[in-house]
Amino acid sequence: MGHHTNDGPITESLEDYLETIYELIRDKQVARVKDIAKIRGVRMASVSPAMHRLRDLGLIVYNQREYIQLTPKGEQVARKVIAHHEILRRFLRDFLHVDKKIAEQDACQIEHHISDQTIDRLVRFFEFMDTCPLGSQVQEMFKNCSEVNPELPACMEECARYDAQMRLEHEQGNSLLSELEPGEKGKILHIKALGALRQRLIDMGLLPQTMVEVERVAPSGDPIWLKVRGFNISLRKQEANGILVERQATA
Amino acid sequence: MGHHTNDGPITESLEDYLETIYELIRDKQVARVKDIAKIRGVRMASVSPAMHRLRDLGLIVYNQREYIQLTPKGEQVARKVIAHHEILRRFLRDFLHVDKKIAEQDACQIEHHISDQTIDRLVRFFEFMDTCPLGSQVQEMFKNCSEVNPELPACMEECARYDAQMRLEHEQGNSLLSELEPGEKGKILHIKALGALRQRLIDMGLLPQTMVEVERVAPSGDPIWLKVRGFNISLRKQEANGILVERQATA
DNA sequence: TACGATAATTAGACTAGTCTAACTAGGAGG
DNA sequence: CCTCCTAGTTAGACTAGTCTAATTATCGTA
Repeated sequence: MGHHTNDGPITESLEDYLETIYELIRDKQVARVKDIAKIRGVRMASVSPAMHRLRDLGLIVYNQREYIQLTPKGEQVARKVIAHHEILRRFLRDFLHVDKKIAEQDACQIEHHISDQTIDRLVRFFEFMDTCPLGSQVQEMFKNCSEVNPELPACMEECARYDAQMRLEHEQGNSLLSELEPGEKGKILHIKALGALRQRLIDMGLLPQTMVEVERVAPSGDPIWLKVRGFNISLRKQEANGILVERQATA
Repeated sequence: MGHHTNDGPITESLEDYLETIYELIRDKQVARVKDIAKIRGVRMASVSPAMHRLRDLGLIVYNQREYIQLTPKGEQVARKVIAHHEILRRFLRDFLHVDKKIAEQDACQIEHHISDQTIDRLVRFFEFMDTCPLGSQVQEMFKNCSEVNPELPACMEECARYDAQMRLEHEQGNSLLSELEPGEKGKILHIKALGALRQRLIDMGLLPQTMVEVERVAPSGDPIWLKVRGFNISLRKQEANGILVERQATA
């Protein structure tokens, strides 16, 4: 009873162990070192010392070679981690339409690094989407845009009321990055490119709302030198064609 | 030239160092060990070996005691990390309305653990919100619900067209968790509680869409025992009052 | 009862990342 | 020219988490 439970920090790894223990007890009544090792993809030799740490933190009841039990405190921590996991997975899978497996992986990583406030906002977001008719409408439209047909400019065909003509107007009033002259600035509105090209552009930091400035264009118009976020990068014309920008006044 | 650049994994910490170097070069032209240490909040003695690792990975050009330069490959990695950071921060801050500082911290953590696919979906999400008029409408309404007045049942007052009456109907057709009888099941629709109580309920895993079953209610109606996700938890009546549920048929 | 299989633990090595403390290189001023 | 200051490095310790290999405990059964 005087066994002062060390209040040190619970690491990411220990949180994962707790989560695994919780799920094992829930699904199979008991949690054993072997099963934990299997689920977490590590050796039993790694689990043993982790259990000692959890025991020292007062999160599990553990006598060597016996079944592992959660203390109330351990149960509480596990439940919290699982709640974070759950809401993240739901957001990624059901709202952003990330593939099931990837959503699971991402949720598993992110759950350890996300603040309570952000979790709360996600919950509010779901509550909003469930309550407000606009919410489900938007969700439906976004789904059609992003998921059903990710390899086509989907909105042209799928999104009913607004989207087709809106996107058209959007394009009409604006330019492709490849059309800007040296010295002109623009704000990125939309990455039209798809697949690997799209990925490349995103990884170069060419995100919607980002400001770009054309520094120089090769005579043939092919390599185009840009300034983005204070750094210079060069694009092939084909790449620049995949980006819709809004021209900015050159001061 | 035969200096085969080791293709080992780039750790989270190394990514952060690269990001810092990128930003220093962008903002101050040069990156020095001292400044990196200061920004990252570590000692210079920790930076030195990290620079050696980055150099061995072919990501920076570094001769001891001289300025640090990014190689093209290093620049590319840094740009990608920064792009992830940027889009996450924007999502957290501008869409979920997480406090600026917390959004920054979360983005900084999550950027290392998020898949390319999820990033792509976030970009699509922003593109959608910017293009579709419904998008900005929803954004506006959600903002009023979650941010402007987080301490009140905001939607009752702020959200114009739909929300007030919708939320009312929502409540009318359904029950509070405290109203369920032992043996009854319900699906959580909404956490009405606010502040610390709300946080507690979320941390217990009582999220929207979660199924709960009332196991037992104390005679006075005060502690209520629930089954959630296969585990038992108990709630004070006050806590159970903060949860709106939809009664489920008891099979 | 003893044996073999299975489960769990321990010992010892390794990596990554941090720290403190001691040392070194290089420049500016007296 | 020497000295001192600053920036940077190195040495050595520590933590957390993993591994392999060897050891120990337990249980069921012949």
